[in-house]
Amino acid sequence: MRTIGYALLALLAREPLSGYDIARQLRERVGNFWYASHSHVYPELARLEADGLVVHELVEQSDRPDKKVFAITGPGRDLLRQWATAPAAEMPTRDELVLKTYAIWLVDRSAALALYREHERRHLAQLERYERARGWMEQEWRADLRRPDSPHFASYAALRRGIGYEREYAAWCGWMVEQLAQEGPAG
Amino acid sequence: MRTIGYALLALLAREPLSGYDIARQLRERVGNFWYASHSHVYPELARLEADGLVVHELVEQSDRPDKKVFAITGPGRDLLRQWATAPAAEMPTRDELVLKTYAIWLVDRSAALALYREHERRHLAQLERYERARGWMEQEWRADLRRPDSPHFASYAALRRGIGYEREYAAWCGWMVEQLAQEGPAG
DNA sequence: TAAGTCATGTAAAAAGTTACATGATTCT
DNA sequence: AGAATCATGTAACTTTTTACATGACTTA
Repeated sequence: MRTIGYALLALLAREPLSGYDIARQLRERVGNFWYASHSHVYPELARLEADGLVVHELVEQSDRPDKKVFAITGPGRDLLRQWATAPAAEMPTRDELVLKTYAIWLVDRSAALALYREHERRHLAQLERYERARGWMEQEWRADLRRPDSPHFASYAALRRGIGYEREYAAWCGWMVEQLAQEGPAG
Repeated sequence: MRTIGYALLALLAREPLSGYDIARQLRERVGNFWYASHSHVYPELARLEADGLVVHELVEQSDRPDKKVFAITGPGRDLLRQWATAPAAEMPTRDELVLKTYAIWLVDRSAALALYREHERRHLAQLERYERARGWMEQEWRADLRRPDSPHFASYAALRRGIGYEREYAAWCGWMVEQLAQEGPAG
């Protein structure tokens, strides 16, 4: 099984969904750190069903196209549990901005400054979105956030990773700006 | 041009290298945030040479196989400068551990605890390696680290991103451990 | 003598992204 | 009237990773 399969199972463990709904959630990043396009979803759902990890039910609709609603099975849930507790393989990150940084000594300061200011802005904007979501969760899900057996806790935990990631990234960009803005020997 | 091409240019802008040397550096992560295997390097070098961005010189060796030493050209350097200051495309991160986190409410606490303790350990270990490198750089390259036109500054800056990344990741794992270790309602 | 490094490539397989394909309904 | 959403798929293309291929020399 590839990771995409577990991503679908993780979604379906919360509630039954159509392929379209799954694709939409995956497009908008599940837990802020996973995504896939719909062309990946439909074939994978078929595979999962062939393996008995999910089942579908045809739901007829009058105002919209009919849809297949998928639900996770007992074996699917078991497999998901097993996968979720196995340490993840190290996945070496690729970050283009850091690669650019490796060559930043070649360019003039003003151009470099603009680059890091732009990226700092991006990460601060994303951080703000996350912080808003966090505020909402802390109000709405108050009690659940102390319960590791609640899906709300899981969503909150993933969000906290996103917040930490963006905050640290923005801080690093800020440090770069500081370094580049300083009066220094040539450059 | 794909990013791999710029990665090669970024390396060659510092010093001439053979394909083998480039592959070795790329295997061990350039600036900690980029990598590639040697099967990617040789064809890309050929493409870069065809575009006039690099040139090679055959260096005959008696004790070892002969090698082609590549050097960046003027146009190569210009293109690299241009790329280095253009904002990077947003590259959505994929992180398997965060995806697992999204499903963590399904598993029992002890298994979850073990998972985050293991990942915390990994990131702390990487952080320690980075911190050692940092200490070394701050001693050896002292003066250069204030000069944005120095390649040493660029390496140091990339390393600082690595340090921030690992520190934040480890802290998040630590937070997860705290949450899961707490006496709470069921689980 | 077996494993590891230096050295350069090609080819096959897997994974991921983008485009193609269709069609009804609802919102602007 | 045109764009967007709901809905499900397939096909082509690009990218990335593994494996194949060869061969000399050095270290354990």
